[in-house]
Amino acid sequence: MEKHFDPNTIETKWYQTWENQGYFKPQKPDADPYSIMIPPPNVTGSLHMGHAFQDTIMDTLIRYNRMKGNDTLWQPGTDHAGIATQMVVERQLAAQGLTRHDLGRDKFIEKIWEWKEESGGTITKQLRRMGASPDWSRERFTMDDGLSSAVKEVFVKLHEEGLIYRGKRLVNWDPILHTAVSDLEVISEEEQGNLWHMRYPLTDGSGHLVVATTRPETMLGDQAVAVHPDDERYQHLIGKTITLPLVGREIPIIADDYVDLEFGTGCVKITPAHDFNDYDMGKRHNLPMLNIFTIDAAINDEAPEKYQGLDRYEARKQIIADLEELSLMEDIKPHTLMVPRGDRSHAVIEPFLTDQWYVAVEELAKPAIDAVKNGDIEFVPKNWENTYFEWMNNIQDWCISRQIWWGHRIPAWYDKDGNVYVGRDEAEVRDKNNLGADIELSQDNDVLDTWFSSALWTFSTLGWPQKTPELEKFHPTSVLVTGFDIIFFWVARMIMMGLKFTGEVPFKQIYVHGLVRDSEGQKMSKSKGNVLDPIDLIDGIELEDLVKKRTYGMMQPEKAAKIEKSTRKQFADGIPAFGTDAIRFTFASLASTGRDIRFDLNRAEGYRNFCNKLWNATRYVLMNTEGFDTGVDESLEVELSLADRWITSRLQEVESEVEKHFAAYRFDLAATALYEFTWNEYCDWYLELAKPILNKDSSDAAKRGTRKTLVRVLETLLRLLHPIIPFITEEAWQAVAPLAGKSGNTIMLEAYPQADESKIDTAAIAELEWVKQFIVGVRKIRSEMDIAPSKALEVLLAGLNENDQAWLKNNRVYLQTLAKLENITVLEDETNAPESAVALVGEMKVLIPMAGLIDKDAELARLAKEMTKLQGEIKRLSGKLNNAGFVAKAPEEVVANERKKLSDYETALNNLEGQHEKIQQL
RNA sequence: GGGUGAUUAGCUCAGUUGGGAGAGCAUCGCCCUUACAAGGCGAGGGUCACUGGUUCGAGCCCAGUAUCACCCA
Repeated sequence: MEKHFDPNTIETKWYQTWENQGYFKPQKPDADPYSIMIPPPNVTGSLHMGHAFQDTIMDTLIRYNRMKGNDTLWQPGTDHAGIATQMVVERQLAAQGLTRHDLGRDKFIEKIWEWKEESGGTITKQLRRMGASPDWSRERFTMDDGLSSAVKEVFVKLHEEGLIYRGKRLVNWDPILHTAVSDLEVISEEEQGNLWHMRYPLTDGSGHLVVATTRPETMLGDQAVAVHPDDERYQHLIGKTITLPLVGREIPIIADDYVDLEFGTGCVKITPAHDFNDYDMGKRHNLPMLNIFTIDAAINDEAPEKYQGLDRYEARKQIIADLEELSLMEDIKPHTLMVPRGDRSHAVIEPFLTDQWYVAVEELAKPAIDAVKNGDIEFVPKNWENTYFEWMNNIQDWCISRQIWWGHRIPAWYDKDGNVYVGRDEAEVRDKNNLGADIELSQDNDVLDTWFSSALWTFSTLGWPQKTPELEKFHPTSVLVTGFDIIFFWVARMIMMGLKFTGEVPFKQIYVHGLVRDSEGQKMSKSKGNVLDPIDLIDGIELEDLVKKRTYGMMQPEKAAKIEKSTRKQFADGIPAFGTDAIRFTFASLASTGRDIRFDLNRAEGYRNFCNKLWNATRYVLMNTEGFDTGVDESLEVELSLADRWITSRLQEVESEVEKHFAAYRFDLAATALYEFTWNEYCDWYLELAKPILNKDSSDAAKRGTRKTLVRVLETLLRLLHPIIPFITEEAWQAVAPLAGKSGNTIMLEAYPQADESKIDTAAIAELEWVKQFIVGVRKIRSEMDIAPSKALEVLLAGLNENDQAWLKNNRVYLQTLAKLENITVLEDETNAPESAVALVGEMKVLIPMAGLIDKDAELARLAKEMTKLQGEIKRLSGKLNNAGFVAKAPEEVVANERKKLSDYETALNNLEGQHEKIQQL
């Protein structure tokens, strides 16, 4: 292995090998299946931090299960992302001064396909850089032929059952995109506006009433004024009419208990065609639905001529001015209101009356609710189930038609009389309905909501409606890994469609992860200028390039200066290259359940250092084992040292810990357990303990034992780490595996380590604990007393029990090397010991003679500090034990444990007090 | 207005049958000891948001309050 750890070279090398060798494909036809469907990213999109996080989790699960011997499929693919993709291409046309209408439907769609070919590979390339291991040979796109026929099949069947219908309803209309959007695609945000109080004169001339509205322009479509039936102020007006100002229409005053007595004046103007609540009220009272807007949200010719053609906000100004002129504007009060905007266009959404296609979801929702209730599908963490139920219980019919061009065109045809025929294609429609060639048919111009095709993703990618072997084997999938933001868009709809069309749940578990935020907890967004590109973290980026990237092509260019400034401040030296493994480890260790994660570069740096540590530890092991006998020949005698037995024991414990954490989707805890074992135990202690055995004249069997353990524990550790950090572990494993008697081609397909309880040697763990205490005790004195690390020390021991004597005999070499000791002498009689600093190992005293090394006052201070600590503990424990309630009610085990601790502390304090006194007398 | 989650060391976060407050980073001291200075060895640092309750015992359970975030209306 290279002396220097350079992630880039090993990453590209290994990824190509893996993919070329076909390692990502399902390998074990006879084994149990494990499958995950990737949430398909936008085909023309690029990888953001959320993807990188999610993909790390999925790839870790996939690699883990593949190594565990399952027949493992990670299904990749991309989504056509109707509106989003169409918008990108429309923007490109706009730059040339063109609209999609200038091109026409076919030409425009052709342009989008061109754009898809051009930019479609970006995100899959980036996925590869992340080390993701999906079966690329099975890559799918939501507009592939196979998936498109699944879409038609589902549409036709639902229509046959009456679960898809066409209707004129009030929808969320995006006046910029000229399409309906679903409730979920509308984001309501608080904005400052006004509450206009307008006078509506009574037709009989007996006065006026005052209505309050946030949208004065909609008055052109008013069909009534409503008051609360119990409102005493207006009882006498119910049943009368008013004459609508500026329009002259006579409209009734009605009573409806929807009206809020407290809001505004208690009188509400009713515009059934332009407000969802008014729409319902209009239906209750049989009011006419008068649409006053064009598809651009300008005033149409239903309104008085004066206002026709005005944009809604122009019309508002004019209407306010006109009312003021007529003295009909009573009051204008500032008011905070919720403004609905389209999540793509950011345009203010207009409730608008149009013909649309709907899915009747109530019947589909019931089994979908049951599947979660009865445990067929399990959310991780569980609390998301509440959110799911809340939404599913209040679910509204799903508007699935979109007035755009990019997507699955609705398989419905119309004849000249407006009759609708649904079928898989025109031929089928003609055939089924006996429509001769002379009858002209035209296909519906609308396309389906993108989420309609992604709702079928788990089974359409496996070949449904055909009964393919893949569908048979890999459906239902094992787990869905997703963010909470698309539980309703996608997850719920997949469950409904999956149950309906395959008769089984689409996945058994749903792992819901949090959002990736910046280190301040802010959402990452282009407009905030705090976006990090995962690829930049892997490869590094110069400050100037980062600034350019963050300020280029902004929607609000005025923010650029501020963003540049904060970027220069936060990343004065740019971003260093951390490598894929470090970024993956960072994501894994931040992936605790149930909360968003703040991405902190400092953590990434820490885990890059971890990779470096692993690299160097491997190099050290190789230096000491390559070309030596590592015990591959099992017939040769092997002697295992205390350290060998200890690290092997600890390895088993870590293995079962990691297994437990993976089963619970606690990637953070798994990562931490592996980090700590690798660094704090294997590197800091075991490698150091192995040195004296390899360097001093121990027996061949002992050296063989230690080399064998060195290599085998490392080889196992690499396999344990592989699902999280695939590249460095593969590179290291290639060199280490043969020395451990392994002959596979790739770590990817090796077995995941499993704990062997019989290898846990508790005696070795206890003995090594003693060794560590001894060494740490000496190191502390050395450090606190400012003794040079290079100075070898003389130590004296007193108060040894049998264990101490035996363990000292076994472990002199460890103690001398790791604590840098010149000599260890056991005192028969402590009374003639020279003045010394003392460390306690249980009841044994480790004495370091002070002469010429240690200052008397310093040692007294050190002892006093230790004593204070002990006194505090003793006070706390004896207080507890003197509490009759505690002794009587706490479990015996707990009480015994506390007694033991108290007595240990008392002995220790006693020893230190004696020592303190002795030194003081000098 | 309804719901969910959060509040633990300077920062980012762990801490599930309630029983001695932890990690990484940052800080301080010593050390270039031939795997690693992206390192080694040590050290300091917290009324676990607040108030009350349950309990022999609460970071953990219950009730309430505050602040923040998100979802829904």
